Amino acid sequence: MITLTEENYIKAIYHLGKQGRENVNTNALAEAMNTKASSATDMIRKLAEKDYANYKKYKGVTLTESGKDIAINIIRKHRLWEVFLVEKLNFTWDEVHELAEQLEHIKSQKLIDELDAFLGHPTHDPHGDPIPDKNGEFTFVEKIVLSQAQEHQTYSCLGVNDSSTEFLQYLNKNDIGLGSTIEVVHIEPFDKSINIKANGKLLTVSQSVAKNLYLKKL
Amino acid sequence: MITLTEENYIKAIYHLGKQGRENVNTNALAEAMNTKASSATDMIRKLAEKDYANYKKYKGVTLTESGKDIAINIIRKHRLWEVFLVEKLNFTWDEVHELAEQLEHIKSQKLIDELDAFLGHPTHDPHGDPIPDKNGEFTFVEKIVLSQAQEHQTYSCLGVNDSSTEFLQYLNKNDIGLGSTIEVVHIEPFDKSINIKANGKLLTVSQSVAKNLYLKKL
DNA sequence: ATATATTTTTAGTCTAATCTAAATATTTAT
DNA sequence: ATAAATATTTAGATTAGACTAAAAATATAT
Repeated sequence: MITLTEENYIKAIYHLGKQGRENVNTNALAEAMNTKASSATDMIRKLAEKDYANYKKYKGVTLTESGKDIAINIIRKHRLWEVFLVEKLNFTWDEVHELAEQLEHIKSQKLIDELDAFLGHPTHDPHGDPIPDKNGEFTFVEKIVLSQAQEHQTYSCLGVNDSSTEFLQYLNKNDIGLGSTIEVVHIEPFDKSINIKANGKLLTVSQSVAKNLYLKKL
Repeated sequence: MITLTEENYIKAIYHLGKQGRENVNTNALAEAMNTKASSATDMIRKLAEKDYANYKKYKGVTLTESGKDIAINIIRKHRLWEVFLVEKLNFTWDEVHELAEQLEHIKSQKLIDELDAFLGHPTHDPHGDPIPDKNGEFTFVEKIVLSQAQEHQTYSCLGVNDSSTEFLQYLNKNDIGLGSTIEVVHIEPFDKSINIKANGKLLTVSQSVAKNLYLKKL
């Protein structure tokens, strides 16, 4: 049986080590976990013993295949819950993260399979991050920010970079949400402001907005 | 901050002591928690210290008002999650309990308020037990079993007593579910078998079925 | 009413996850 | 290449929640 704390360390190693492939330093891990280096060392030892991690003293830690599987499964759960909270329970994009940190530890294969189906097998969460499928495969989507978009091209909104309340409220006001269709009508060479048609409505957005909106080409 | 274990003990005291009003013995509590009497004593001490419980050595334990509030809130969450799992995620009535035991500990007021609204403010869970509202008030509904029903009266299905897979499958096969309308057409005096019209369809059910189906008068 | 049985509490350990402080490796700078 | 700085590990303690075994209180039975 894997404990909640072990799961959280595994997740942190995964994120810090770029999908768990690169070595993660004890100090970096301790900081991510809001704990001390000595505690991180203890946990790394334990994870290595349970064969979730590869560890050589003073050389940092990576995840084993089974460690990665666990991490990916937690990420899948986290992101599916985020979609649920935003799409079904009226949460805003910035409210969901810490709640999903709790929900991701609920243990039930059927729950997560059914939730996935209930949500229509989403491939991305409200921040535009990909949701691994049942087999741990990520859907790769070329993600760009609006400021890198091309004139006359049509895109779909994947998520946001800045998830401040103000920015999300700005998007709401302009009817831009997950999956919104955005057509780049014109890019003003002078100040790089962008004329877009969002869900049919014309709108001019500034660079600072454009830098924080993730899109995929349609 | 209240721990998960504390919450579970409080819930057990609430259930064992008839809404936490009656004294609960250390041994009974230990058995309910699958632990030993000495552990229960330790926890009772702790709960009393935190003012969730009233405790006199050798005299058992009751809940304080704040302890009861906590218990009722956990029960509310548990039962709302059960409704969600059955109504939205295709769980059967007997699959939901242990999963709801995990979900009931998720901490977010907004989550539970929104879930409640999403489900249409249900008053009863899939087992026919009442769901306390936001203020901790239970909807009292006179709950009878089908075997006590009156001829020519119409009822609504509240839940089941026996939640074995076989029984639930029997009900599914006959299109009886939560909220189904059941009219008692005729009670056979010879063997007490009951002729009912369930969701429009005529059906004869035996006493053993009738004893396990909870109804409320319409 | 007293002995016996049962229940509850106490005392002392154990494990997981944390901490501080000290010791040891490794890295960096000269 | 060595000293200083930084990173990591070790050693020993702490806390929550559990355990066993023994002691103490309460309940039961004759």
